[in-house]
Amino acid sequence: MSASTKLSTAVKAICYLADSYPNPRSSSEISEYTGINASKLRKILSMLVKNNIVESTYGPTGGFLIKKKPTDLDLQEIYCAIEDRKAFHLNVTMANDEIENTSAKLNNFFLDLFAQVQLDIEDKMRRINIQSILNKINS
Amino acid sequence: MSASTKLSTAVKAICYLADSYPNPRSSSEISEYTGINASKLRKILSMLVKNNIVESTYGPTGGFLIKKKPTDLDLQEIYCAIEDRKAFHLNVTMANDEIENTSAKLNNFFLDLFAQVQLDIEDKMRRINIQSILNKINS
DNA sequence: TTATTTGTTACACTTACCATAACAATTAAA
DNA sequence: TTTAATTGTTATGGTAAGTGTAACAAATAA
Repeated sequence: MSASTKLSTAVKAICYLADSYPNPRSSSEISEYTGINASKLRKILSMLVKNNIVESTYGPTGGFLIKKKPTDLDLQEIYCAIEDRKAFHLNVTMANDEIENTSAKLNNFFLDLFAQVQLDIEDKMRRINIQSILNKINS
Repeated sequence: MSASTKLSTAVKAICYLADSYPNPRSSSEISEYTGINASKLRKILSMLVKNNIVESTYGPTGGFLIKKKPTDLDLQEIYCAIEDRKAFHLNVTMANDEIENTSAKLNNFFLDLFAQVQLDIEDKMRRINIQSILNKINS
């Protein structure tokens, strides 16, 4: 599952939980609403639980509940919670030891460039919070 | 092959061709220098040929020759030549027709966001030309 | 005790990726 | 004309990644 797909899946679930607050929603309810497989949703939601963005309760009447206020929750925080790797699939072919030095320097050049792009993306995501998304989709 | 890997591969080959100018280099020579498979190089170089960034000649003494001046060739032009799709793997789960309207709106939100990110990346690449890369790796 | 839910693992299937090989088309040189 | 070398394109086998789903233990309300 790509980082961007995971992010949009997480945000869809979170928006639904924000609208449902304070009623918890089960993974199958969220699945019905979003069209995303319940098992896949649980995988992503469990990461949000570990990062204190969502809380969960077991058993009947259980489910998931949003824990942070929509105004205090931005895309960058969600992205960090669900994604270990730092980049949006920006890879460079690594040189092995026998390659000319110039190729190694070019690899470093691209690693730096892609790292910078990554920082730009993170900065952009940090400026978007869930409340602003809710406002946009409810208008 | 990811877009970022293709781009770095293309730039490595182009930098080598720029240094070799006006002598053409065969795909096996470029392969030896860069450590990238010759067949893969030919695939990428043929796209650069079609976009008038590189020219090629068949037969013995043939090979690839850079066609544009390093100061007139930026990363964005190279990226467009080798990559059809517009995005850096930024995908959103598409809603099918039965999904609630809110989910569709969220999809559009993410498509817009990722398109904006794409524009930012392209803008950044447009500001980097081959000559500046050559300066950097030769210093 | 029972039923329901989360959280995690597993699995079969498909798709993508990767490195390389193979070969026709082309062309310089012998 | 023949030969050898090169590009451009297609094919291939093997590996990794993605996908959707199932299964099940742990937890918990009724």
